[in-house]
Amino acid sequence: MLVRVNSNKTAKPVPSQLSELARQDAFWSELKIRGGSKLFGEAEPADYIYQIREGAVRTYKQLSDGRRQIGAFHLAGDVLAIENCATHRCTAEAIVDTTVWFAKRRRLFARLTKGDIPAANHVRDLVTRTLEHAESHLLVLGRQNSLEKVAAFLLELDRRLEQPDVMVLPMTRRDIADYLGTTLETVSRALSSLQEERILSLVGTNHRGIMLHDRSRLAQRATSV
Amino acid sequence: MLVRVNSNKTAKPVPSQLSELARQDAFWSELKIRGGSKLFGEAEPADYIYQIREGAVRTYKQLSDGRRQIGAFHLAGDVLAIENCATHRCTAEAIVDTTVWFAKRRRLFARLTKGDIPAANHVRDLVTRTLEHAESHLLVLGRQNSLEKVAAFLLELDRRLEQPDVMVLPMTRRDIADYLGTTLETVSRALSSLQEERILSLVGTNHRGIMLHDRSRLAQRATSV
DNA sequence: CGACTCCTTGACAGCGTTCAACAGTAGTGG
DNA sequence: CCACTACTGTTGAACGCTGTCAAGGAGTCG
Repeated sequence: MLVRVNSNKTAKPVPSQLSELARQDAFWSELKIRGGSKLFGEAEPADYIYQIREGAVRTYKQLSDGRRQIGAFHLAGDVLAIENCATHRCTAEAIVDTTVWFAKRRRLFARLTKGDIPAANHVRDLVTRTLEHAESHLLVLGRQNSLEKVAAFLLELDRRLEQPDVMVLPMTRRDIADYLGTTLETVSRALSSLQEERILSLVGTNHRGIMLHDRSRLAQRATSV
Repeated sequence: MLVRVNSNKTAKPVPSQLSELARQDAFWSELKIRGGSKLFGEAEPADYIYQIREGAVRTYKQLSDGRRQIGAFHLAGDVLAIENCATHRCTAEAIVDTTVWFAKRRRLFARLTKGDIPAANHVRDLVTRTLEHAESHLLVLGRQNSLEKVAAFLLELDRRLEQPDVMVLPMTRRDIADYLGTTLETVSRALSSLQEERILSLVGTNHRGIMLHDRSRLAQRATSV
């Protein structure tokens, strides 16, 4: 299922969180994985770092009885597994067919030990941003009701996808639910309710497309009942 | 309320997460704050980093209507605000009377730009550990019920406090509730229920003391209903 | 003593989960 | 082309966990 290629052809421009490193093609190799297949598993040795080129990835932790908490969705340009741990702390799965670049973690950290200050700052910056996201996520999970959760999710994705008219969700309702600490039925009801209020329209097959009509009213829903 | 002193007397040994830096007394100044008073506020400029010497601190985010999510409790030895952001992303308050050391963030980061590799690794390590904690916390908040939450909280604090017999909580039930995304009544009920099961005993004024009788049964409660 | 904070417990309601049925779409194979 | 299956999403109904409201006890402090 995994195809390894050399990335000597230049890919189409993708926003990158590792701009300076990303420019060095020799540093990265390319990998294509099918939707639903694993990129890496929790507690596995973390030998590589990854950068999404196209597609989407979910990272999650799981309890022994199957309950799943998705920590983040990763889209084109995002970097995964940058934090310096010997083993991965969560599982990463492609949500749809996805292209990633990967590089030996050792090669990156060799730079740091050689005193590459810009690279060190960059890495610290990425970890900090990941932390920032997690901390905001804590507030949503611990203190917001289901409608606020779904509204917050939509606003986050709207900001990140930057698609002016219709945003097409790569993930299922269950994924959204596991991201927000609720159930797929509750997510579906919240979306229907927002459609009822004419704040958005669900379009396309499986209602994966979402047209936002009123972002400011959606933002109100995200912080008050 | 704030007292600034030079820390030329050696403090009693405290586990430190910033060992090499902590040894340099000239680097740090000492600060004593009363329980309930703020160390720094959300969105304030982040000019200092802090290290708890004695006492306990809570860091939290708050919604406009007052709902509060505590991201972490910080105990003796813990470092706060190490992540490189221009402004603090949460509020930090002393829970009880607390002694902290603080240092100009600029002085630490000046080292990093000068290529102090061990310091850079150390900082990255601290941020990563903070991230690790937040990610585990996400799972608790999103996917565990109230009994599991309280059990997980007790196990975490038991591990960190390292008091063999009775652990004395510095925080109120409300603090615990705001840490676990629930209410103080629910926390109280969970603790009573665990006492009923003879897994622990509540002791002392305000039942702030907790004697764990059966850590393994408590651990069972933390992951299954 | 009185005011205050913190904790516990009970009663009740409500939000969200659970269970179930159904619709729409895609893929497969006869 | 159609039957069949699998997957996804929506909606309804009932239950239950947890939040809300309230009362009371215990300790602290001025």
